[in-house]
Amino acid sequence: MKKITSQQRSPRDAILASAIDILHQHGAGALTVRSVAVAAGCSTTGVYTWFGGKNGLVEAIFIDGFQRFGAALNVARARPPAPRPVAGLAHAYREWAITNPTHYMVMFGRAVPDFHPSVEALLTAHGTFAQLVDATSYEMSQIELTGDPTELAHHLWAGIHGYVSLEIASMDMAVDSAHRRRRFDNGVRMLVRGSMQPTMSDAAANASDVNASTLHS
Amino acid sequence: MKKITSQQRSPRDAILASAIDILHQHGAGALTVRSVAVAAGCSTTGVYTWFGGKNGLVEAIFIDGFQRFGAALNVARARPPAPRPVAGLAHAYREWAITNPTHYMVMFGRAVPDFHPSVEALLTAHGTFAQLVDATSYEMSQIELTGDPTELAHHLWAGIHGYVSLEIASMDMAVDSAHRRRRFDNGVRMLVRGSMQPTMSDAAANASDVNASTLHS
DNA sequence: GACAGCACGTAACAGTGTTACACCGATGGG
DNA sequence: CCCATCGGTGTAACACTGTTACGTGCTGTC
Repeated sequence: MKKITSQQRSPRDAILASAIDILHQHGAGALTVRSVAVAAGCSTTGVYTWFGGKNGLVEAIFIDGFQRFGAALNVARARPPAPRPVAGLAHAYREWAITNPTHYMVMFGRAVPDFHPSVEALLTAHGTFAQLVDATSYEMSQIELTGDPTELAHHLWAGIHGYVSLEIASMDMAVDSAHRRRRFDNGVRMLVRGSMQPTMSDAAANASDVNASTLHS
Repeated sequence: MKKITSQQRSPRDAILASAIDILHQHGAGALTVRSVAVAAGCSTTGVYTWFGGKNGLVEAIFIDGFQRFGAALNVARARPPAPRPVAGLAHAYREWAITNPTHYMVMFGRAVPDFHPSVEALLTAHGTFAQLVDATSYEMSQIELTGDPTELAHHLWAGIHGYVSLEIASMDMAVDSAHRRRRFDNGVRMLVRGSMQPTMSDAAANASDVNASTLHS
């Protein structure tokens, strides 16, 4: 009576694996309690006993996504110990996102209506963001740049996420995939250049000393 | 028997206005054919006679959103004829997005599952993007910067969208709204600085001359 | 061996998008 | 003037969704 799918792990892991599989293959619209149940080889009640409902299941998908995402960024960061790790990290970021677009949109884009991540889930996301902060801090130290690494990492994160998000939503008017990659690489280069300039260290300074009144000049 | 709500316009406009109202007030999860019908004072069939179904209704919301969004950017662009209009345009961009977060997520974030904008809808979005291209092209001419304005505008758009998207999704770890605005203003400044440097005009050059092999150095 | 607790499945509930069908009012041809 | 046509409308039904009440069986404990 053992199920061959999801190789005899715990029922919770089997359900979660089936849910992620459905999300990747058929999108968030097909992520149904019943479809997950039949794919995992159990009844709909199983989703409620192990996750409390669809919301809990989506939250588990959210957390699992950030764990996989963080692991992918980690191997990209550890593989070549580059003195300027941000560009490589950005490349791995985009690679994971466009390989798992539906998962990425569940994590960042509210692809499942009426789902809001809990504090625990947001802490997992924060842990993944910490990797980008570390890489940014290291790259700042390499070029002797002072400032708040967290604020600067957020700037890089926002830029990278913007590129990836528009690309996933098909909102970029790119001609082909090669154009998209060239555009992204060039964008990361401009992003790093604008925020990491030793001669303009105030760029990465704490945001509290920014005079907002000079915006519209 | 006349309905007071949506002041006696055509049934199509009344339904669309009610749908946008529900979207703004209760989110994409509450955007239901039945709820829209009762708010517009008609039956569920009315949505099908005027929009062909929920997909057509969401597409109308999508197009209407880009029209409102483009109008908001247009007034911000025309109000003070600044020599450097990009920063002001970015401010208006964020202002509209955080004022209409659910509408913005329907337009950019796939907030309604199984909805994909048609070619006509994407053309409307492209028309809105053209405003940012115009402002970028003008600002480039002001500082005598050569290059492809479309590619550079896309870079600015991606960065701005990244900030706004993370903020709407509550994925930024900001302490308060003042912190968010200061961070955004500083981010736009870094964004413009990295991409618009007269001494480094290759930043805005056509992406075709970018050597991608130098990424991981 | 009896009991408690837990996971599980069946069946039902309300609510969703969608559609078949009947109605009704206006429009136009005879 | 009468009647057919046709488009907008509402009612009711379909399949499907998330959710839950309830009964069943299995496991561990005294």
